[in-house]
Amino acid sequence: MTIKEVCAKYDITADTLRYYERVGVIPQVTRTAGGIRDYTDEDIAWVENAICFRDAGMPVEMLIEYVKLFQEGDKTINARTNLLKEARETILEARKKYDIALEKLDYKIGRYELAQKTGVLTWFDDEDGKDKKTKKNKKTKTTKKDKK
Amino acid sequence: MTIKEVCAKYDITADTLRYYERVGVIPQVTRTAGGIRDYTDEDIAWVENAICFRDAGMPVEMLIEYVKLFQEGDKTINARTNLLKEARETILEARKKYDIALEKLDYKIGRYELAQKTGVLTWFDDEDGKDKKTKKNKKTKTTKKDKK
DNA sequence: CCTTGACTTGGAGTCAACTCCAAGTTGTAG
DNA sequence: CTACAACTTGGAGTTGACTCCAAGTCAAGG
Repeated sequence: MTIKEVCAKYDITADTLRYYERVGVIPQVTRTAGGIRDYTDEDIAWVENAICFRDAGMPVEMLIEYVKLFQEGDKTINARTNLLKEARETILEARKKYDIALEKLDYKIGRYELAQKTGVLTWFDDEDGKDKKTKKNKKTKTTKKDKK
Repeated sequence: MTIKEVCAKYDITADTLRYYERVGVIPQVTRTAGGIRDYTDEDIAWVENAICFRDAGMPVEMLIEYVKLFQEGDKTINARTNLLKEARETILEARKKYDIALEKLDYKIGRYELAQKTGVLTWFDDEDGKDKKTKKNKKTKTTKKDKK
């Protein structure tokens, strides 16, 4: 498979693929007699993994470390296991952050959709759901009470 | 609240806080008569939000856009709603990538833990779970059969 | 009032991860 | 055999998000 085909398959630039190979995020790719990259299924599996873990925020540095260990053979199985478990924790933590942001976001979007109907944005004043001002409405409660 | 206290509260550097303010990721922070930052609850709420969304991978650029719209008042409620919904999609997509990586990772870790016992790493050869070589063991299956 | 340490600003520097470029091959169509 | 597009390498440049620095201001203790 040519570099161009791999680019198309994973929607990634040739420069990035060459960069990954150069710095060791993936091992050296198989070449034709003329020296042109000709990705085997195995090469492609490495590319796919690299993209997958980069997409999950793993630093290039860690992928390089993994490839390095892999190339040192079976004696690095423990080291690689540790690396993978560490990666797992990192990703789990990051994902938790995403969940928190999503929760905040969903709350906000709810408020905004309401605001689109009323034309005015309001927030609950309990510390944690709270966001911004539009504080002029803070006293609305008191006003209401006065009303009675 | 002083900048130092906000730093401690959110485990972030003063430089980052000042940077966020400078580029508009958060609005201008309240100052003392002498010009020193004195974060109100409201300022802190902005900081908290900024950190939360940055942690979820939202680009600084988008947070700036949101603050800008916010400061333009209620006439930008629609624009802000769209921005938030777009952010939501972005985060959901990113999180999906994290889930995919986690799945791959868990499979790999399982293999590695097995390998730690046997001393040798093996992979299933069905295309999608497949990862690397250590292909020499490909024939192990056959060997086992021979054994019986 | 003076020192000392935390704060201020504007601007320059750093780092990760690409991304682009120049100068030189390779390989295919005519 | 000749074009010419697509590939190669090594190295320089860019981008986003900080991070550091210099020179000056503020505030609390002695």
